[in-house]
Amino acid sequence: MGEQTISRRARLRAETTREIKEIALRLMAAGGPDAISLRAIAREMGMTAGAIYSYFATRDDLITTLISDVYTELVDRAEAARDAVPEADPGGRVVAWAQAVREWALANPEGFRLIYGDPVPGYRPPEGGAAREANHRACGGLTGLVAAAWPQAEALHDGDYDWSDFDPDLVAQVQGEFPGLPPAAVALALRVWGRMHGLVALEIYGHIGPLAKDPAALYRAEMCDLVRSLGLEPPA
Amino acid sequence: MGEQTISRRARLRAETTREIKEIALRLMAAGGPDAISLRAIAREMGMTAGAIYSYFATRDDLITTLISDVYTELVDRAEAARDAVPEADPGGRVVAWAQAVREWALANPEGFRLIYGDPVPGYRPPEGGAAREANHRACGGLTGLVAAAWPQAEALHDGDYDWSDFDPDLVAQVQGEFPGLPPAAVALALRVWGRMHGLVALEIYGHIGPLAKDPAALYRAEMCDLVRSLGLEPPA
DNA sequence: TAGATTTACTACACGGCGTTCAATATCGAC
DNA sequence: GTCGATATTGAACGCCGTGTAGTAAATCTA
Repeated sequence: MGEQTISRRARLRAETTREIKEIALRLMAAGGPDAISLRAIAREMGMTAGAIYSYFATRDDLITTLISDVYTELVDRAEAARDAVPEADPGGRVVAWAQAVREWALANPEGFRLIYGDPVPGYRPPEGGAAREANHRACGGLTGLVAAAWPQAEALHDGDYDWSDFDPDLVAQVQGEFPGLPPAAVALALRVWGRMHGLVALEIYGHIGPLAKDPAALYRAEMCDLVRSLGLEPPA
Repeated sequence: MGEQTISRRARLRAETTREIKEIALRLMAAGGPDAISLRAIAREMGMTAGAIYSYFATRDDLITTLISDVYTELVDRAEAARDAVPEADPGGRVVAWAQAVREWALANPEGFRLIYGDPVPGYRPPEGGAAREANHRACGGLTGLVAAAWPQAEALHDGDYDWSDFDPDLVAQVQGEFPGLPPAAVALALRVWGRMHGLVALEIYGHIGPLAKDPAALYRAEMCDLVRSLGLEPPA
């Protein structure tokens, strides 16, 4: 039954799916998250709104896919920035990760809102979150940063944690990637995540912009402080 | 022209306004921020949607008022929690403020989204933010916490800042309330804000919940670390 | 008290939204 | 060339915010 024919249909389908997502992202970038409407997308494609239901069961399905795509892009970016700094400079890798996230967020504020805020009017994410996998990658990446600092950081952070305090999937991932790392390091990684996230979220949602003229300097200072609290040296 | 009659009309009007806001908040708490629709409110009041335009020029006006009210409530709560701890324990006051914010957010997640997220479908805040005043109070409160710690904190945080780096209104407020406090302390206050905000935002939006079983412990640890980074002693 | 004016509200219309569904066009499979 | 799956349409339903015209009542003026 000719592989080509099947793959041809599949290719057309994939192409249309890609176009839907692309237009959705473009509309979002142009007019905010609520500009993502099936009717607007269809209009842009010369189709009817109902036609999209051949590709996504519902609007929320489309949104969930978008979140996953965008989140993956963000994590890719963060990992790349981190890997551009040699492993011998763990503090620099932390800062690189953080800066990459902030710069991506500023360049794609709607994407940031999609991932970390209320994405779109009535959207409710599916069970387990919209982009469970990307979320795990982000958390795993942060755990890696903490793992590299753990020899120095361990003495600075106490508190007793148990593996049962965390999501089993995450635990499996961490124990696979960083054998010997204690659960307290995962707790620290989550805290680091929160610390990286806070100022960026405030900035993206316009709470800091009016008050401080140079949010980048604030963030830089905060990240240097973070690195020091991990027992590392901040980069020059 | 009878004072009473005027005040009577005004009172009825104020009462209706209050009822609109109350129902809006109830709808929001019940069905998420997007459940706030003029039609739903009017339905609940036995009115027509158009009637609400006698009280609020537009839906966004109503939302802005709600944000301001809710934000004021949050700041009230935080200030009260802070003031319940003696001034002799500045670290305890910091933690009390932070805990109050987190607990309020967990109890009123929709309110938190209203303030710190995308409030509602197509809502766009007015120039200068939706609740400029409450925002200033929040920021001022944090600056006060930092001011109390500044003797110890100053040595731990460098970086040169100028008053011109910050919003003039905020500068005036700070200089009035805390004379002698340098601009670097304001920068630190904003960073503290970000640090308090990060984990709560991640938790409210469901990014941490699935990963960590006890977010409260994480937050507590993070806040103790924050207090230490201000050169203070965390509470027992 | 009688008339003029302001105010609160209804009724209806407009366009936009997500979603469903029967009918139809399209096109690979045989 | 015909069959059958797939993609797409077009109309409908019930939401939504927002205007506008008209009405009824409360308030002010004389």
